[in-house]
Amino acid sequence: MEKEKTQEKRQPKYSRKSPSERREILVQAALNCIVRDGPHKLSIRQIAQEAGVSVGLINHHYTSKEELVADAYRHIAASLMDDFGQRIKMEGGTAQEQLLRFIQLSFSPVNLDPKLFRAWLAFWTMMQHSEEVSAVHAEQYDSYRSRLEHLFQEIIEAGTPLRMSPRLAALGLSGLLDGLWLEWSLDPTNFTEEEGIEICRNWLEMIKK
Amino acid sequence: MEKEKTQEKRQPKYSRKSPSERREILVQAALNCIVRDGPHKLSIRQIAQEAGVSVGLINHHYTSKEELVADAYRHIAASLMDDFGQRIKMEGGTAQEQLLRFIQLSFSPVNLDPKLFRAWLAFWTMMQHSEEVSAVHAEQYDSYRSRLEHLFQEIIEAGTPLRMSPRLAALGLSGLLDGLWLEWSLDPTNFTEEEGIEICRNWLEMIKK
DNA sequence: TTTCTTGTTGAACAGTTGTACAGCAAGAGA
DNA sequence: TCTCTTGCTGTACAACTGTTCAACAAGAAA
Repeated sequence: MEKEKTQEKRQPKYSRKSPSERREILVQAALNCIVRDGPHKLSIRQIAQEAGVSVGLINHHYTSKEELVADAYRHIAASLMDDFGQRIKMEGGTAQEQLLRFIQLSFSPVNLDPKLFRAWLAFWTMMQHSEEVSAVHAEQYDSYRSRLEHLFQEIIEAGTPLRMSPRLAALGLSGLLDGLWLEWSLDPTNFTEEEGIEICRNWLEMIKK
Repeated sequence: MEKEKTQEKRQPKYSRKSPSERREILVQAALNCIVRDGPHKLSIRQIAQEAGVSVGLINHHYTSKEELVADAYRHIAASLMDDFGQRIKMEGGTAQEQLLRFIQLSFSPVNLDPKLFRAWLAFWTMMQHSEEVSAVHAEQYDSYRSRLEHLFQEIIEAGTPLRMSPRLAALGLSGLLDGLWLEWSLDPTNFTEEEGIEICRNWLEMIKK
């Protein structure tokens, strides 16, 4: 009896974290859940279990489930873009080479992952009825596309005229990348990664005047 | 009292339909619900209310909600493709002209509709955990892409060589169309219909050798 | 008119959901 | 050691989910 009480005292049932630490843990747990089970199984209780905390904690740190998901969206989208950005800039090269590397990365297992698609499905669904999530999307997508646009601008400035404006070239490539990513995610047997890269590589070649 | 009873007799509470008629009504109601409220509000009770029937009826005609949704998916996807097909063939013309018309139709209000996107979001979500819905997708997407592929094949046979195989050309165009449709649906302020058409029209021009 | 088939009802069931909140307890500061 | 702040727990709640099924009744057939 005495012994048990002592053990309990020495092994706290839980450890207190600072709000930012706890939010980080909750965001990671939410991402794990979305990625594992998809949007329709995403519940406060699932997330709480994944994070190893009680149900109540989530509404202590976030006013609603949507707020947490929006935070998770921002987190994964930004870290993916950062990852892409770093890998591309690390190896340097011309704008043309960087775009090619961007395409190759888009068709690498990091990005071509059914789990990742499930996460985006959840975000798109929540965008339909959450201003918060919509704002995060607009913010992330803008940065994504302006990055592409800037690279096409560089190509033109380097002396290679294009058949269309950098804006349309970027819109086209992002559409192509997203569309092929979508179709591959819905059914990976549709085409291979190599075919995907081949199609996008052609876009890069063909838009040169 | 006597009068009331007579009225009740003459105005039945409901009318009995043949299974096929009722299924048609249920499918339409399900589509209305998906399109109006999106995937996360799609429930048996909502569909039943929309169809003006009781909750129990749905499980009388379908063994599960998923079966009904799969039926609804097949219905809307097939009718959209039929609509496209008819409009394209009606005006005839070369394969090149038909493809251009396909692109224009893709960026017309019929297809560029946030409501339609909500429906597809629901289907994609259900594909993640329903063999039934997945099968319908595979079936519909195959017919969609093979239609495009066939038109590119015609172009080649008409004497215009392409920079890539009909398969890759079709994959590319469908990726482009789907990707731009996706991005427009997520945020219609991204680009205009004209810009979308312009991008796809360029694909048609550029792939010629 | 009566019978009979079967499409239809609506309550009941056993779950699930997000959120609120009274109270517990971790662990820093005194 | 004790106090006190506040991160955290877990129950309670009201509303919802898909599915089942005994009972009802529409309307064709006899």
